[in-house]
Amino acid sequence: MDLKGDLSKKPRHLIQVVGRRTGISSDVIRAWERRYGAVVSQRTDTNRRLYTDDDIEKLTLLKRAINAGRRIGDIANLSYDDLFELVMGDESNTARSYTRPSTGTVMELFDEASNAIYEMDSNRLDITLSNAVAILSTSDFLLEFLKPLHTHINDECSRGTLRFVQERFAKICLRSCLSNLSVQFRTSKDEGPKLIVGSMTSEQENLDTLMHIIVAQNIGWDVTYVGGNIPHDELIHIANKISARAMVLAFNNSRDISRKAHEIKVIKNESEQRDNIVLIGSEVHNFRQLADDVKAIISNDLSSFRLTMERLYGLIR
Amino acid sequence: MDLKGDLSKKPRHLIQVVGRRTGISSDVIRAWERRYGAVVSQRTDTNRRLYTDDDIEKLTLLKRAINAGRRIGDIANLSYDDLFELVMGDESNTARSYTRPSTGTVMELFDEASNAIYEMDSNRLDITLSNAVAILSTSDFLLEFLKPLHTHINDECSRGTLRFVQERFAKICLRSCLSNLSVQFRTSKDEGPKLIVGSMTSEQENLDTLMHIIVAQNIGWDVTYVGGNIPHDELIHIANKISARAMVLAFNNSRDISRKAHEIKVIKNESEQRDNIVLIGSEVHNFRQLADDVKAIISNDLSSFRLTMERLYGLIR
DNA sequence: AAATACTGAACAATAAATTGACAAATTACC
DNA sequence: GGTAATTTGTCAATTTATTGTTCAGTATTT
Repeated sequence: MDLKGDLSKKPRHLIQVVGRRTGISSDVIRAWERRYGAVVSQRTDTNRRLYTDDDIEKLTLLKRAINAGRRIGDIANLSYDDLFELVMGDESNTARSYTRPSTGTVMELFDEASNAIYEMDSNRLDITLSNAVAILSTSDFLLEFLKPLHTHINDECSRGTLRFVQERFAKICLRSCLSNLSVQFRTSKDEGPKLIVGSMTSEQENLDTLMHIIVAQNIGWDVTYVGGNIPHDELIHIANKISARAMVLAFNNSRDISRKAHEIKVIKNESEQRDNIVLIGSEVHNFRQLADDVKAIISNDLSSFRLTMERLYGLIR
Repeated sequence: MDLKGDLSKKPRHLIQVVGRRTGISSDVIRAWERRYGAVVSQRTDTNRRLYTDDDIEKLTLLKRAINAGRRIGDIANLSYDDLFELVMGDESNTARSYTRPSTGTVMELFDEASNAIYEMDSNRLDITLSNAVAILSTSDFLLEFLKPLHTHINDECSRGTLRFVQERFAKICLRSCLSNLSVQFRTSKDEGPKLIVGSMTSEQENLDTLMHIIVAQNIGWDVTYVGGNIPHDELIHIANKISARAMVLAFNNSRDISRKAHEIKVIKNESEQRDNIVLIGSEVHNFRQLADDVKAIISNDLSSFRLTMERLYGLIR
């Protein structure tokens, strides 16, 4: 099948469509063309700009480069391949934590989302979430937007400002957004080492776990998610069946600590790929000692999880 | 299965019908024909336009493309397949090329999905699901594909052919596919009457409920989904808060029938929009008597649910 | 007879292109 | 360290294209 056939070379996208797909406003696209010749599109007989798929991809790369701290004037006239290398380099270099001047917009998005949740307006919440995804890089979206929003929801709920039904509603919308993101990442990746994500009996599904999945996918892992409440022998079975290179277990419930500890040991012993077990979740501190014993890795938050998974990825490759 | 029978090739719809079915006014349909030759229909002996089912599908695609930011003049004379590819790309917000999988019957897709579940290959399962969405109409996808697949999973699981973890894995993928669909529908709709979907205490979330949501959205309802395990007073609160025109309650658990029956009555009495409560789910037969008493509507399956919701939609509009 | 459909023309609203200007932020320079 | 220059996103004004809608006059259906 020739996916890069005639169609992708054909100029057929209006500037409005390009704006929507890339998250760059049409004014900016035109300004970049005028000032730096970043992407010079074809025109129709009546002078309308028409962009190809390749144009869109270049614009997307430009945006990612800018998110990583580059300046448009410096990179606009690079070739696609050079740009690609640049972006890959920038994004893998996590040490550079660029402080975006537009922190104001993140706050506005946050307020908008928070209001939408209070009003239980699923439309508005969905749109706000997808705007946030478009504007921010994936890891910023998770670390600076979604994670804070999640804790905000939990706080408001325990304080009584949000009702139970509002909390549930919000979490379902967020879950849907996250699984959406996850599918998008999945299809763009070719092949990566397999990773199982799940949690044991008496552990429910959790939004934080989904965020960890996105992070792992972003690095290049091929994630298989099995949800919560999975008996440990089932986890062993799937790990062996798909020859997973690592397993992530989430703990957000403080019940049955000793049973879970025992089961982790069993998993460690009976899995064929026995080197890589990563423990995450709010209750993960209960397993410090155990982690040392069985050489499992503990991750307290998303950033350390990213580092851990990058390291493992490097070791395996 | 031959979903494209002879009937679909026969010109038999008056322009008025086409307008209603597609949501495009007849004036516009004529203008598109005159100016761009978008859909040129047959005529009767007396010069009346007669449209085929395929014509309607093309018009629907055109409308979706316009919703995504296209201009009619640029897309009117594209072939159905090119148009399809375009719309899929637009609606998924990526520059990736889509090709309509013309080969592959429903049965083959079903087998493919079933294998992917057995192998726990999330990639393959996702791709198969999105292919099925692509070649089938929404309601065919649900009725002829997803619903059977769901029961197939349950059967295999209770027979022991599928392990617990495989069932969970499969259901999480299906859930993700459904919520994905749901978001797509949401953003394309402008404004519709509000509908609450949820279920009461001791009722878990369920894939069937998600399918019902898609059906309702497809008709034009603006759905707010709040998940399972919601106390009845919370349901009342949200219904009043967003001025819902109807509420759908799902019952898939046979516990606490009498408590639930009582709570349904309370909801009926205390909600401001008290006319429209629809009960769905596998355990809904327990509420026959009650439904008569409080004038709630019972729907046993997706098709009858579609009819019910279409009728309500008509009444409200 | 009333409702619906057809044709062609005209109108109004929307969106895009062009150009120029402005303000906030960053960088260069003394 | 302070000032000037540069960068860059945004916006406004104007012109041109596009496109949904409406209207008038006529024909068909019920």
